[in-house]
Amino acid sequence: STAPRRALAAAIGEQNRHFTAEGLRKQLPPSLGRATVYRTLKILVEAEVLCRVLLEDGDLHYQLSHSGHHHHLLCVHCGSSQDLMGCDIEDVLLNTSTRHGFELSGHWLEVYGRCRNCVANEKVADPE
Amino acid sequence: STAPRRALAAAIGEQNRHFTAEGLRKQLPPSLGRATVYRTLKILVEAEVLCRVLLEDGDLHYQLSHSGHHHHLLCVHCGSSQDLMGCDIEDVLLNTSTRHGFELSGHWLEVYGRCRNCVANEKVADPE
DNA sequence: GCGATATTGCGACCTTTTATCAATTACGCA
DNA sequence: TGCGTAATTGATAAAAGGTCGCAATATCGC
Repeated sequence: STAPRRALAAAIGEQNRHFTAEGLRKQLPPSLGRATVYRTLKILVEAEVLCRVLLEDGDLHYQLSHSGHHHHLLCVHCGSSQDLMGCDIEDVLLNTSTRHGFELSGHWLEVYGRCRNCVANEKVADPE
Repeated sequence: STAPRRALAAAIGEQNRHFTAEGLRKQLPPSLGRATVYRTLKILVEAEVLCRVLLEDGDLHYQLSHSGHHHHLLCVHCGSSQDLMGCDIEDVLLNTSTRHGFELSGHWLEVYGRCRNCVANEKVADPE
């Protein structure tokens, strides 16, 4: 509804890549309590405003999210990410699960690599 | 090479489902130092004897692993898991990534649901 | 304004994990 | 068999990440 949440919302809006709870907190006035940051993040995840992103090393980050189920293409070089809506992975999973007598209820997928920009820049910098 | 590692190896062999570092430690004599458990787990993951498993709530567990890339069908009911080798998810991911100009380097996938046994038992217990 | 209600900030605390470091152990080799 | 080197261990401390309880505070309807 209110004041520190506006600060949080503004700070989140300024992020141009996925971020951690602690990282976000460091960009805010220290008067904003730690618990508030965590509480608000949790609320925003439940409201599907943010989603949680798992990095390759197991680190948990957050980012603004499309609502609904989707996955991320995470660039391991620049840290950017693209949302991946309506891909055909669900179908494959469903088939595979069924073949194993497994009743699918959910999944977690993160995809790592290099985004178009980073691939292009690398080709320029290192033309080998 | 040696003594507390044998104890650890034995304890890991006795697990019939995925486990956490702390859970494992509780099953070992307290004389076995905490650091040793974590160090050994890390070594075993790097050696691909164990792999890390991400639960739906974000909890990190371990389990004995086939070496090489694979995924898990995790039963959210009984906690069992099946390894999924040689599925066709990789192809789908590669196609999708390429379409986005994304150079795929890796991914993390966990699949949640109910295993064959739990589905069967549930049908018996609750025939609705 | 007023009061009920929700939210905040603080601090303590918990869990999980890592770092440090001296003491211990394993192992190859004479 | 005994020794020395090198790796491994256990204890402790402490970092990192997150939660909890609670008194103080702010919000919002009226």
